[in-house]
Amino acid sequence: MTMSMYSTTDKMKMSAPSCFPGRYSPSYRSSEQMRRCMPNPSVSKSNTTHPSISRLLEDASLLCNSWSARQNGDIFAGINDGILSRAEALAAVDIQKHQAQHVHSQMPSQIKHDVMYHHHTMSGPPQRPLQMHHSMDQLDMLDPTGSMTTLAPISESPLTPTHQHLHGSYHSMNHMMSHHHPGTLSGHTAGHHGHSAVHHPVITAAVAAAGLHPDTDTDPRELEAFAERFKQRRIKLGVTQADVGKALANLKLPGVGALSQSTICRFESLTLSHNNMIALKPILQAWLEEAEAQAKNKRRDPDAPSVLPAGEKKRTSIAAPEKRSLEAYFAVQPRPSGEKIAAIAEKLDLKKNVVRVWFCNQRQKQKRIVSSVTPSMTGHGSAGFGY
DNA sequence: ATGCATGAGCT
DNA sequence: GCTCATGCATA
Repeated sequence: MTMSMYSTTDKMKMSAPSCFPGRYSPSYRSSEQMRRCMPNPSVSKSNTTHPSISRLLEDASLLCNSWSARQNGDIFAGINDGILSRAEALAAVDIQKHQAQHVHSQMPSQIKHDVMYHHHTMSGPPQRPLQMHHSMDQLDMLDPTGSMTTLAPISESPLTPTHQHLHGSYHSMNHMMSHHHPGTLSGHTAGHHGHSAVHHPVITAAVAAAGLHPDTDTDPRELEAFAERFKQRRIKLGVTQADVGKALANLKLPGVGALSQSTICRFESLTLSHNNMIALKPILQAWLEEAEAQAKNKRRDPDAPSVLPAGEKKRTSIAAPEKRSLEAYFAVQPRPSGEKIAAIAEKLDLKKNVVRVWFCNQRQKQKRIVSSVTPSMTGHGSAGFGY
């Protein structure tokens, strides 16, 4: 039963071409999907990483978004080569660690492959400078929203003890590859600046030309900060995560449909993949701005799809005069027929359903009152009916 | 907030 | 078979 209920919904959503502005397709999917669906050609990239070390990188969970070395071969070849060699060295190290950890870290089956960011992550001191390979891989990531961003991650790579700990478990899973631990992202720490692709003059120029803000949009630290801000402002607006998810559909952004509460929650808690975070950020940012704008000018186009929850889950309030009339009717006939209800509704200028519900509630109320007075009557059919 | 599941596109 | 984004259901 339950299954059929949601399976339907699921299927509908799932079957819809997730790449396009389908009503069901929320947004972008994996980086691969993103690439494929990417409406913005300028953002395309490939995930071609040197096959040889690709694997290592994955295992090392060092992958991040990256630009294809091949694709940008001419320009970035040198960079990538350097990164690659470093990556290999790191990967080797990581793999050793992983192997050791694997033994006991073999989680049940699936390890939260979703988890990617951790607050602590960004706070610690950079410990693994080499993680830059991430930056390499980041090459393949694009911003689905077209706001591409990234060339490379920039973060300093602080692996807090806690983080490392987590890292261990992540490493044991293959999912990690796509995860960009903020902390593990490129390590362009004080001493690594030169290695960050983002800082490469050519890249920087390209990014600037594209009007992108890789640093801002891709930096894990920025994402983390945004997620936090987002949450606070959302709460301030009195909007729930579920509300946001639904409201996204009203945003009418091409290719952006509704999202679930789960996803919004994960975004706020940074438990989405780096690519996913980057893909969602602009969308949520757009919602936030629109929502705050609408909240400001209380009533703006009543017709314009509100991005704010129809907060008016309004419970109808019946004015005193009408209420008196209803009570009068109720005294005579607690269970009026549909016709009668319609007549009453018309007379009082209320919606029929409102009147119907009022009578229902009234009977229930009466029942409570009666039972509280005469406990013996409780639970009997007579309750709520004529008396 | 999160475990478990689904389904798409890759490899 | 795998990764990844996402959702449902539930703790």
